[in-house]
Amino acid sequence: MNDLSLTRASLRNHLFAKMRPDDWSLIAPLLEPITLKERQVVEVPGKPITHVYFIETGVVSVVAVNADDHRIEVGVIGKEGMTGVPLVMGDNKAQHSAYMQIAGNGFRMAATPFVEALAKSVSLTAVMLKSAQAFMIQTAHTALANGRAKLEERLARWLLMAHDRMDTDAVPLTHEFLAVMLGVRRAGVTVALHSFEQRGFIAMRRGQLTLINRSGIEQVAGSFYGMPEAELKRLMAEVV
Amino acid sequence: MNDLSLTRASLRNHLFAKMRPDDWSLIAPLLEPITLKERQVVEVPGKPITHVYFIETGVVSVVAVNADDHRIEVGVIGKEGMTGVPLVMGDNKAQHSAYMQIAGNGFRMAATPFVEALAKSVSLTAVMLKSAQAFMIQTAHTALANGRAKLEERLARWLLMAHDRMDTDAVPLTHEFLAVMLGVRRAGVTVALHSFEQRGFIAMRRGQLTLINRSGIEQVAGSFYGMPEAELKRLMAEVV
DNA sequence: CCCACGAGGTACGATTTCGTACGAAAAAAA
DNA sequence: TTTTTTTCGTACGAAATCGTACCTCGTGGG
Repeated sequence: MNDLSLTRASLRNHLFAKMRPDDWSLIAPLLEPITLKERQVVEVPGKPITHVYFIETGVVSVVAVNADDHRIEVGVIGKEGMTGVPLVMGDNKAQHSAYMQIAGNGFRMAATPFVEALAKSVSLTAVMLKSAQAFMIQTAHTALANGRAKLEERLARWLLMAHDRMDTDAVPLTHEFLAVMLGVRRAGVTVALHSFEQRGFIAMRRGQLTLINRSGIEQVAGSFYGMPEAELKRLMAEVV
Repeated sequence: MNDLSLTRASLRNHLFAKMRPDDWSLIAPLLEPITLKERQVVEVPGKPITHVYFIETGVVSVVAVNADDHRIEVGVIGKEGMTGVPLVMGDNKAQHSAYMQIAGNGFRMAATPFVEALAKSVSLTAVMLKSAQAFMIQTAHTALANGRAKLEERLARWLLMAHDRMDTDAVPLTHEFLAVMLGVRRAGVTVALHSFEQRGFIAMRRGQLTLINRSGIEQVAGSFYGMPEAELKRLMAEVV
């Protein structure tokens, strides 16, 4: 990474943009550009976090797992954020499984220098804490949706959250993976997506679906979508 | 609050115990002892957080609400923690509704001096961050339970989490309130509790239920209970 | 070009939970 | 004590979702 001050403006990760120049120069030399393939694992539950990943493109799924192997997605991360929230909180253990749900690229940084950088800079820490807070809000609303929303609402919510983090309208995912994230049957996802398709909200192809009418999907998601997104915006605006 | 160094040992809040002496002396003079009545509101969603509450006894429900007034509990707080997590993250807006689900008492501290104290002490911040992390873990597992567990499992989980934070086995709550927290029908809670009673796990009276066989309830909750609790223990042990 | 396999479409009964409602019982208020 | 309110017990059909299974179809590899 040479001449980082020049490249920064061309980066897509929102956290980079929110860092003060001196914080950026603290971080930048340690960033390692990385291609993030589909299903690439970035955190293993119970294991130490080795790197934080600043996402430029693509979507990370953060999936909580329990002892009986019940699992469900508790949040997604894209260009607005980074993985490795526990490190910001002073913990180095990965609670959840985290992997690329939609391939992309980004930068990663080893955990140790990252924590050291946090220790050196309050302002950098402030940015990271806001980002972590935004993720917490997202998780809380996932809990709300999981408990109160119907399958269609949850599916719509997920599509919107993914879409927010993508540059294209095409979501390259099988029904099976959507089902895993939502913790529902694959067949249930298929039926719901069909309903979306018939209403003209999406188009489907094998292993891919394309958003055609986003506002239609927003209507389906209703109030289960939007709050965390607005809060993210607010939190990121607060940082100077 | 006079002679706080003497009283500290007699306090029940785990965070107090984990603070370094100098951090404690930073905090202690600003603590205001407070009785926390049933249903007493400590945070209003969307409003600024005015105080953080360190719980000594009793249980706080943290409830996420969306625009359509769908609501569900995303976490509980007792003697292991405090309310006002967003303040630790550099935000002063309450995301969720928070109120006493089970009456008790504790100490509160105004938000401004609390934030100032955090700014003054890295070690104090470290304790608070660990506590916040523990709460995040709890919320993530609530999301998991909401999405994958059955009513009985979730109810059992809730009872165990409440019990962990109480000194007695008697939970002074109506079925109605349990239903609100879990986001299910009151009638569903009644039926489930009956099943628990018939299996000898609890005894019921109007507005109150008593745990008789905790391990029975633990078996019902299965793997939906335990991980966040173990993590809390670990995180708090880490703090020196 | 064909085959094997993964993905999707669909079906069916079983389960879980819902929405609602109504009466009984207990506690609180009068 | 009597009345009122709250809480609980229970029931019913409806809706949502499940678990499972089986078949079809598209696509990439052989």
